[in-house]
Amino acid sequence: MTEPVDTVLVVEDEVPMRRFLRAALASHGFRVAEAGSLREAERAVTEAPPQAILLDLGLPDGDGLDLLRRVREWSTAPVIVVSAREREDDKVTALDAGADDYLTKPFGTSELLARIRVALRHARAQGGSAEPVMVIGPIRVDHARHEVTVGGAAVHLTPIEFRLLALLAQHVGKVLTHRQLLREVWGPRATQHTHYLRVHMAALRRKIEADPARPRWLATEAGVGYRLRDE
Amino acid sequence: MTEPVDTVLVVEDEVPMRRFLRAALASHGFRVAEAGSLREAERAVTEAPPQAILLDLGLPDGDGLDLLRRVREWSTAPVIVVSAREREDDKVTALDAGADDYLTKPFGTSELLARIRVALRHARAQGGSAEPVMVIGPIRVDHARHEVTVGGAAVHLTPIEFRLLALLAQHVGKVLTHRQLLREVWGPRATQHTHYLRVHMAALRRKIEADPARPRWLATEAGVGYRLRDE
DNA sequence: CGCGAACTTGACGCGAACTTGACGCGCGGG
DNA sequence: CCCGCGCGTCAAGTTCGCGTCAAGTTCGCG
Repeated sequence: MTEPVDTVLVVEDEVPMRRFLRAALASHGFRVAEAGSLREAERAVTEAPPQAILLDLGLPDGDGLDLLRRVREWSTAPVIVVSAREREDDKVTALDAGADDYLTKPFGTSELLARIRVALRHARAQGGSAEPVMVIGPIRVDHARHEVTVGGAAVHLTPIEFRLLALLAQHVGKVLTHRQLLREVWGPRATQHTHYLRVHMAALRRKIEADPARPRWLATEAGVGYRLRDE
Repeated sequence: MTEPVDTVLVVEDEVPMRRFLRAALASHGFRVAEAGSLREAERAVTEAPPQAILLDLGLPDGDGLDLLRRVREWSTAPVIVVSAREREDDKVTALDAGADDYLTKPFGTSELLARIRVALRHARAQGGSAEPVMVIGPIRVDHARHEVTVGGAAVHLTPIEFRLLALLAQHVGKVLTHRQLLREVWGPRATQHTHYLRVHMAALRRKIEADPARPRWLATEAGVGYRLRDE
């Protein structure tokens, strides 16, 4: 049971800032991965998922929030946004998009480190580690490509179907309640429309089950929710 | 089965600030509990555990960090520190003491609310406070998977049976009265239908007892309630 | 402006789960 | 000794949740 070294991905285009962050993190025992653009960041995050992400919003090739949202589809790894923008709107947007914290430049090293510790504490308590590609039996969910295959054959899923499957895959074996699924996919105001689930789960079964009437993978727990069998 | 309203405990001694916070929170659908001192806060937190805590550090009767540490010993409820002190040391100390976020006054309403949403999101993702899996003799109750096994074999329980068993398992060895069981499973309006219990307990025994006529685990305390033996 | 994909909404049948009532048993007290 | 009470059992009867289908409705795109 040796303490694993956490790696932090730094997404930042300005070189001096990047060097500063690298030094601060490395000197406190973190492994540091770096990306100077969205493209690089996306590659880094899928190829070697880090334990935490420091994300600068002012990137040359696009909005950092896009990356954030993309990552949030399959990973719960903590993301701390580091930005020069200190308008409240920016903060709210980022936090609601899935960021775990928002730090405005300039900031102190020790505060940054403390907030990283908080983020890692949360991630550890929660446990679930996520891979960009998940395999359950014959079902393969590739988040980077946004693609699902069953037994090697590509399957087209609608946005809602994809999100449902992704959520279930993220918690293989566990039951997700109606409420949880509805909140994640349709938003907090739709937690009683359980009929949505019936319709879309049926559609999902038609696409990923050999015999949709006798589901082998997508199990329903009557009165509770749905579950993706692991086995 | 109604949508639960999250309650936020505001620990703050200055009245105007408290009123401001109360207004901001209440108008966004939160229930608000208030405390003006450490003493009050401690009482509030143990008597009616809130889903999140807003903690001001400058309290008249002691350091807010003491409260934080005390609470952290038994609860993981998110704590957001709200303080006028903006020295980095203060932030680091609070965060390392278990705070989930640190906001310096003055701050905007919308940012505060966004950060509360983040905190609640974390708390929810982390799941209930209960142990995920309980073991009583050969009986295994796995909450996350919503699955019960007896001697290794999976047993299918109906929703009501599952909730009954889960309740009893949560208090192994202790007697749960008819009233308690009925209230938890059927709601407060059904506390006199003790016949429900007889029927469903019988069904439960058929599924988890080797000899349902001579129950080894699910004991009945005549005139009082039921109990799950801890051997 | 029209088309198609995706989503919402409603109706319906089926089976599981729950409720309800009748009955028998053991036990303790009148 | 018999009666009442609480419990377990069983078998109806009824409700409820789920899956299915199909008819709207919305929305983006050509």
